[in-house]
Amino acid sequence: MAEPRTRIQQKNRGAILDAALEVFSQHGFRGATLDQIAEVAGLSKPNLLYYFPSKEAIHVELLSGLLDSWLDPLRELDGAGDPVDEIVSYVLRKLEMARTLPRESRLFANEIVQGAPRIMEIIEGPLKALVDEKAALIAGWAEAGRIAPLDPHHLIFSIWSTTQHYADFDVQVRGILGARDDAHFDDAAAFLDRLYRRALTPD
Amino acid sequence: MAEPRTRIQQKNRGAILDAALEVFSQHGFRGATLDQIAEVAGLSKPNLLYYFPSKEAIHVELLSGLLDSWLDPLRELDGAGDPVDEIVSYVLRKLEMARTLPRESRLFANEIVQGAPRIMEIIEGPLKALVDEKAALIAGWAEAGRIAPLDPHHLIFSIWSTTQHYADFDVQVRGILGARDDAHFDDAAAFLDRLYRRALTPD
DNA sequence: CGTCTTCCTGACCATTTGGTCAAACTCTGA
DNA sequence: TCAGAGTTTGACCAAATGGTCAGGAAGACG
Repeated sequence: MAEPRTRIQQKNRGAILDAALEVFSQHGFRGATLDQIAEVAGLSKPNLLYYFPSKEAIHVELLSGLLDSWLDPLRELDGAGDPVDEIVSYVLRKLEMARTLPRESRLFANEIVQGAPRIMEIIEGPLKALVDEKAALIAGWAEAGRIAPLDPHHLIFSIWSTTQHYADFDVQVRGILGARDDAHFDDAAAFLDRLYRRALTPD
Repeated sequence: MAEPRTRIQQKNRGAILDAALEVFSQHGFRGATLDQIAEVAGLSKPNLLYYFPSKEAIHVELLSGLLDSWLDPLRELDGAGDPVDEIVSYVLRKLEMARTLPRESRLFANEIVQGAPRIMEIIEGPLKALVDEKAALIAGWAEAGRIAPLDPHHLIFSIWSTTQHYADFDVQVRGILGARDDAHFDDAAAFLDRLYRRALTPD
């Protein structure tokens, strides 16, 4: 049942995954119920379980299916162009994802805060490999004096945290800023642009 | 039952709150069960409910009881001393909390990621007030040219996110770094010190 | 030592929840 | 149109879970 064969399957599997993203990202794995997902998807609970063998299967498919697109911005970081611009534009791409795909961000946040029981292998495998590769690239820039010398792994962590913060801690950010729309994302972009540009530009 | 009256009450209420912190911070409110908390606390489930009227009451008491100490580092940020040093030392205090009190950090992270249903009033009230006050202090420094001009609210958000990341996303950080002990916290401290010092020091 | 309060527990309950299943319905292609 | 595959559902189940309660055990205290 990996790839849908009929139109109905395609439509319903899509609806289920979208509903599950909505519910899992808001309540976490244990906090979400099949009834909630079914209602959001507009299907009956037994019908959910016709398309997916279990609650966990839905969750796993969501996580693994989204991880790739989640890491795309980091993959785009490459050697062309000015290093500072490269990194800053990575920051802004990541912030843009937090704005447009907050549910995905919260899905991963929930999973990782709770110990990442289902994606530990991915973290220690492909994710670590990708990060190590990009960290080496950044380290090269630092050695060449093209950016200020900063620990590349922790630099990447700081980029992840500062950008995803606007998705994962959305209610706190809004509560403190008194924000009603998404305008504060532009302020965040301007802030992060300055912060990283100042920190990274070599003396 | 707000303040314990006997030794037994004090001991058992303490054990319950500690166990609840352990379990809630790891599984979130809905993911935690009274049986788990009872087992960790070394008490029977009915005995839990002798000391607290409900699961939710334990959670609320934990959250409100810990919020104060959680915000202490920010309160310490004041006008004395060099502004850059003040802010950097706030960053390091916050990172130290992430190292020594990761459960508290994850408790709040879980709560906020899931929409902060139980502490929204606190966020929009006392927390917002405190942040606004400190933001004004920072804005004053910027206007006086004593630090680089950076949006103070977003600066505070970035400090929260970069430091709490090491508690909330601990398993990810460890997985990527291959860390077995807490040594990477020292690297993180060195990194954040440089990052904020470079970004904040006026030209 | 006796009694009064505090503390603790086994048994129990109602609800929720993930999941099953047989039967029915609907769509598609010959 | 008709058979067979694909789709949907109501009824049901077992386990888990938050919570209750009557009564017993253990301290505190005169």
